[in-house]
Amino acid sequence: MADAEIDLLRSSLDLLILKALSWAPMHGYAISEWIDDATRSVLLVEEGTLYPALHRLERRGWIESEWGVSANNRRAKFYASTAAGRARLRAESRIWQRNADAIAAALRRSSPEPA
Amino acid sequence: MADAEIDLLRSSLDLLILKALSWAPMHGYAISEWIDDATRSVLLVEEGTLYPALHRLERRGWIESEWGVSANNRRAKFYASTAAGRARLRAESRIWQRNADAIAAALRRSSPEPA
DNA sequence: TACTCTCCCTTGCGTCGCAAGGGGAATAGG
DNA sequence: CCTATTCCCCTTGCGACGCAAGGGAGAGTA
Repeated sequence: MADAEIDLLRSSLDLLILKALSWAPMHGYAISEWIDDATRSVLLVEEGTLYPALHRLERRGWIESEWGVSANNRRAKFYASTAAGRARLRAESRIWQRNADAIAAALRRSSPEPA
Repeated sequence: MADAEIDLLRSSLDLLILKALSWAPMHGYAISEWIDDATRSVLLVEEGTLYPALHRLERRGWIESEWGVSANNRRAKFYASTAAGRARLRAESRIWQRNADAIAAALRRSSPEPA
């Protein structure tokens, strides 16, 4: 019913991943936990969504990966943001905010005529 | 490159249509113009996107249609919001706003740890 | 040993925006 | 009168991507 979550995720998943990686490299599982609490569980990223997304971002050169060992002593693939990824985060998150604001304003309109 | 528009449209098109119809019935062409200026041209709704969306909303019972004549004396199909559509607009736009706020907050975080 | 938790991955499916087509009727400009 | 433009409706084929539902393997715990 409330598909708004799904589609908002679609608009922001790449940005959220890049944001998670903006401080230090992280592995996929940790990224999904970060998104969960950074959005206060508004967005729940399924594994079948997350891993393809990571591969996509890597294919596009926004992030790069390296195998390592997690804090829990598990084999994990660590992803790090590239310079292109950082630039993308800066540019696209501004655009995202501007557009979200425009939509929010439209949804708040109290008259059909332009303000 | 900036696919953010596309995906934000995906999350909000139904709501924007319902919002456009919240004052009076409108035909499709006018709805797309309303969205264009209510969002200050942030979202441009292609006809190949709009008309299927209208049919979808009608199938789901959020809106209903009737043929008529436009202000420009053209044959046009006028869509009106149903009671279910109005309820949906109220509920889903609140959810949309809450979720967009959560994402925006995540994108603004200055530390990986929860505030 | 058995179980849970952490961590990675894939396939099949459905939805939906876009690009690119189509048509027809009313008005404006020559 | 004829043509171009505007308004208004529609469809098909495609690609992108989230989800559900599967699978696997190694580490800690009881």
